[in-house]
Amino acid sequence: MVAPPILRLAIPSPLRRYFDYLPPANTPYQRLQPGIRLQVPFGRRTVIGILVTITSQSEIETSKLRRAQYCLDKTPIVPNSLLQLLTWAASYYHHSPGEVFFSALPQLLRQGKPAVHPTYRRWLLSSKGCATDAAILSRAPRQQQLVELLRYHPEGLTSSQVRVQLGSYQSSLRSLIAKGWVYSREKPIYKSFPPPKEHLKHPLNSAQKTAVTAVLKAQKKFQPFLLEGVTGSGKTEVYLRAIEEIIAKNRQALVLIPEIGLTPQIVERFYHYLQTPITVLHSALSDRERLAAWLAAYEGKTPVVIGTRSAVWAPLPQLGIIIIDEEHDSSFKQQEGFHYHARDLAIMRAYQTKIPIVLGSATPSLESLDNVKRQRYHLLQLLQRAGVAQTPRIQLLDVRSRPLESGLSAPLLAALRYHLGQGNQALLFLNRRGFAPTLICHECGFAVPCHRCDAYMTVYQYTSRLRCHHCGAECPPPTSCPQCGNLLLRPRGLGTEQIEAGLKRFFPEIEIARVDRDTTRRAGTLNKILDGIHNGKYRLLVGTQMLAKGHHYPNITLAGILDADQGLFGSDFRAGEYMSQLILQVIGRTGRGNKPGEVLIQTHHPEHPLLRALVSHGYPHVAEILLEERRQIGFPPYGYLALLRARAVSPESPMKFLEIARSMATALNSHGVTLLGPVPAPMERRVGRYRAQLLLQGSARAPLQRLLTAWVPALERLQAARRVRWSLDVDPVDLM
DNA sequence: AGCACGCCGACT
DNA sequence: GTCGGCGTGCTC
Repeated sequence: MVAPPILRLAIPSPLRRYFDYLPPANTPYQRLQPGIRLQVPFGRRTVIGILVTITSQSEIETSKLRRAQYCLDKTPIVPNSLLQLLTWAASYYHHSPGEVFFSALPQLLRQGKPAVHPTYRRWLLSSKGCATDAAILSRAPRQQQLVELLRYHPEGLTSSQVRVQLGSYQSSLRSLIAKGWVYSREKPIYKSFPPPKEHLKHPLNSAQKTAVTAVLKAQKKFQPFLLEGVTGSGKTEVYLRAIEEIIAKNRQALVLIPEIGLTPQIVERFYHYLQTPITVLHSALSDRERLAAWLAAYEGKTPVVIGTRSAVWAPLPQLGIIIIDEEHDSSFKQQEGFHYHARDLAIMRAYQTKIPIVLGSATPSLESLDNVKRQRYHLLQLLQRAGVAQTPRIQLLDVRSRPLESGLSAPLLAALRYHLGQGNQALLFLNRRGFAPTLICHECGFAVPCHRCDAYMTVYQYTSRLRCHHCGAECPPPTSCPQCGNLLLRPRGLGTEQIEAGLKRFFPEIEIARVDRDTTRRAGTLNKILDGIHNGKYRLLVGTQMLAKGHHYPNITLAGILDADQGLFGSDFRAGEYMSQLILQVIGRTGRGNKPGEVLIQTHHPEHPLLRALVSHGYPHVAEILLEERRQIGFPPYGYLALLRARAVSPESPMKFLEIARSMATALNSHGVTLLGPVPAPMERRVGRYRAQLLLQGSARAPLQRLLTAWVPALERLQAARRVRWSLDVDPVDLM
């Protein structure tokens, strides 16, 4: 008798292991292909698992294995190549395979819904309905209205469209269906694309040509490229040419873009250039749209997928090239739950698939620069700005002992007057939302704290509320100081709201756009504001990093950085890197077209080496300084980190748990790994939880991974682990 | 996580 | 007497 195969499944549970099952009864074995879903008993419940491998033996006694109930899919819903990536991700990040697999799937597939194109129902007037005179419905006015409405829409309307027009309509609709006047059609949900426009291919300059040629030469093998080029140097043109060639060979392209950069303009540009429908994947899709996009990608209905972080999981059986735009952007790192880095995963995916991958940036991450030095990545540089655009003039403004009005020094204000007077646009950057970061007592200096976090409440003047940026708590400002009873409490410090208010006073005749998370909370408002910037409605722009990222503004000739010092002495090891990248991005927003740009940077530390390097030598020099700092402390890219975080309501539990975790790691002979901590987190209390962390620093990936492989399962079994919520972050981007 | 079991306190 | 608090154990 032949032993039955054993099915190894990823099960949606936080447990860091796979679960083995016997095949379902009455199922031919050839249906058991990796990548299908099965319904299985799990403990006292029934869950859906994904078949990962089929083996012949299990660590569990065969007699103890339970039988899967049935297959949900006839064919795999996860292609082999993706299965391989997911398996690798679970082991590299030491995360539960179930959560890894299920976080990659569209919600509807997680729930066990069939993997078929979601449709929506449209109501249409039948020929009988068209032929009949609606006047005979005079005694049924609702039905009459409905008939008239549908007559105007020969292509049909959805239930929600009818509801918007007529409100309650269900009973009238039923009557009309009974009469045979109205019928319904199921239509697949697809984004319909307008006919593509004729596009002009700009001739490539020599650097672009070299880049495209190099990428295309590597078509059949794993080869990462770092495409370094300032804003406006034509990186996108390089992506498009490369993709065009690849998809012409019936292969697929995956394009990853930072969260904020995925605008309709980008999608349109790809669409009109490539003359082919594009699948778009981002967080704002509905569950059904996401399923439709997943299936479209899987079936190769569209050869190009553009998306944010989670699009790295798109099922692409014919993947031929991956592009990561703005590869240094930290939004590629998932910061909650399953901590993965989409850029790093994309590189692994390209490696597994044996295809080229292009990382594009004007300010590459230090990791990527180091990979170029070690000759793992091939560097492609686009040094000139396209067209006649000139590099902007950059100047540091020493604001020590200079009076600031609404955060603006006199020279910056004068520059604003000049540039606005010329009819141009100006941008002011401040990485702090709200009106002011604190409300303090004029008498005793007391600042209003958040009750759940070790942080102060931010002042919002328009709504006259206080809000905590860490937990979202909101309250009205106290009428008197809780400490001394004094009645005078004043906002202290600057936020974008206050800058906007100040600018309104200085430039009452000019429309101002404020772009931060507060003004763009509702879906679509960001695009609306961006349109207003494009068509020149707004000429003064104030905002946080949102404003700096990825958008193209034609007419900005002045950029002001209101406080460059924030990132200079930042609490985190990447603060300097992020600040430099951000400032350079702001600089990249100016001086497009044929107008020269000007950038003014306000600082209390004009002699700071990082700022000096930024102004006089540009990013490569800044990167050298930062890399040297990292080398000295053995941090990435010269060391590899993993961070164990713990949090709990009780102040002691996190530290206790981490102390035990540390001694366990020590006992495991952590050769090549240094343990740092545990220490309380930089903001110890957040949303009412106390937080602590233990940092592991490896001289290389291998010893760190070896330790984690032995250590993490032991942590899972630990008693003390139950009193805390803990998570492991491999390659953390910050230590907050 | 999600679910059940078990053992102690304040309710009708 | 029992409803329910959350500590503990278990999931192929």
